Amino acid sequence: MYHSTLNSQLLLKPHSMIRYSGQTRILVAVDCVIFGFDGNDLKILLIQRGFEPEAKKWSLMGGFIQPAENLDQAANRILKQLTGLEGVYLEQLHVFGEPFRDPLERTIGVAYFSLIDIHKYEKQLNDEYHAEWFLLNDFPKLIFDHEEMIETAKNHLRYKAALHPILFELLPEKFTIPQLQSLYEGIYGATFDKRNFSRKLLSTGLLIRQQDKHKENSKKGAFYYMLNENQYKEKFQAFLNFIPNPESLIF
Amino acid sequence: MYHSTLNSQLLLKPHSMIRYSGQTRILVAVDCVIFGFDGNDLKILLIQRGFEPEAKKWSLMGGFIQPAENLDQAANRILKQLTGLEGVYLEQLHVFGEPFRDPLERTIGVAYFSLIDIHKYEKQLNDEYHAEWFLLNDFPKLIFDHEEMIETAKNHLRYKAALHPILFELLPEKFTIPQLQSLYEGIYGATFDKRNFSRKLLSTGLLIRQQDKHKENSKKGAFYYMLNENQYKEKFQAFLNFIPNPESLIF
DNA sequence: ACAAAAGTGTTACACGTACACCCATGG
DNA sequence: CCATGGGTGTACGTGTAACACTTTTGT
Repeated sequence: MYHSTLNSQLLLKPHSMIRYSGQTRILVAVDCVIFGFDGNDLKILLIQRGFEPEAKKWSLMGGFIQPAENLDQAANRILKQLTGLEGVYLEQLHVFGEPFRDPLERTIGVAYFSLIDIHKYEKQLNDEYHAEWFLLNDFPKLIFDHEEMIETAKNHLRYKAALHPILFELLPEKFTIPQLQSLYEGIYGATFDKRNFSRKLLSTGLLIRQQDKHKENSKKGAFYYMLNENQYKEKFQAFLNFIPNPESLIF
Repeated sequence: MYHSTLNSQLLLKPHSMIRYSGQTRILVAVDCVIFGFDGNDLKILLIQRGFEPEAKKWSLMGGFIQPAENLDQAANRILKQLTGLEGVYLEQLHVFGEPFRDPLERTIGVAYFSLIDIHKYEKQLNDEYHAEWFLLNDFPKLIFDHEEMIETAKNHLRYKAALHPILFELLPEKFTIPQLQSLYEGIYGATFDKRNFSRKLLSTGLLIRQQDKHKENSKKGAFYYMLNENQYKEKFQAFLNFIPNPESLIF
């Protein structure tokens, strides 16, 4: 129902079937940029097409939206098909609409942004899927504009993680402060003072120290922490400063 | 070129016309949420359809994307058709994709977010357009999910203006600090201390004081300022705190 | 002369940052 | 007993917030 100067007119069809006439209808795809963290490095999940054409080319996990679903539902469906995971952090990122981004046929690409706990991800054994984690700084050439989508997602991650406690979505339920710090350091390509880092994090009231320790990385062992879920929900949208000198960050 | 489990297959047509088969193609519309500031209140620009059906119903400015244009181009074209303005601040906001958001036919709605200097806007006299500024807090019922788009845009404006110097896009080339402050106060529904406010703004180095004064609002008159364009471009993406107590803001 | 808005300075406090040493333990 | 990573405290500087009076000038 748009304006006639915008080339939209209504066409009355038989059996009261009304549609917009004179407009082009195009495909709408959802593509998911899925981040994971293995304790040392940030990674993204890519799939390899197992059949012709474009076989062996890597791409983001994507699919076309179905008639009865909305965009979030499509993204969740696609994520579940690839990873088997449900209820993970998923957020609409940006829409890509260059006319020839898909050379076969015009397709609008709605990019989604997802953070998952890499340890929860169990590779779905499926002849059709060839999904693999790649280092965020070293992944193969991708189809279409998927590399641009990843670039946008990377910037979004850096932007949002500076203000909001989203990085916990990448960590297991129990994690240590050194793990958390190395995640932040990886994302910003910087090193932070550990005394200031842990004081800042603990002052948010988001973390609850556990009794037990993680002892893989040191002899002394590092205390596990878990999220305080109430605080987490409450402060998820608030502005918090998680990194030093945020003013100097340019995105 | 998506995965076969996602119901995508390639169909080879005659004369080497390849398309994805088994997928539904849908309309893609762009809808612009256009903000303006008249010196006292935040406003949005709405149009009234001038013809049946849905005549007299108010809506955001929107239109379908054309075969040869990308999304940004479509939004700019639509904005120009309505306001005659070019080169204004325009940013993709969010995509709305509920299956029945347009009851006539499935349509994806890409919402754009625009800030314009209300004084530059000259109503295009056009029998087909009925565009009008409405108070952001008091506008008529809109078609489809356009009210939700405005709500999203309002939140985005509050979010972004707290960190980045975007509100200058709403002001004329020459403006005063009291005008700027009343704009911030309107957006956050709060009152700020004028001494702290002007010190904070001036410390960014974004403002250049002019010789002349604006004398409509007071006998003493308020100095005009203009943007330091170099600083503006440089600091546009940086994190700056424009409002007191941002941590307490929940979006 | 007075009303009405513009402009400005100081102080207290909170927060951010820089910095160095001890702890616990497995080998 | 020592090497390794984990954990903590303090002093200083910067930035933020609270606060009140003077200036200008049209009427």
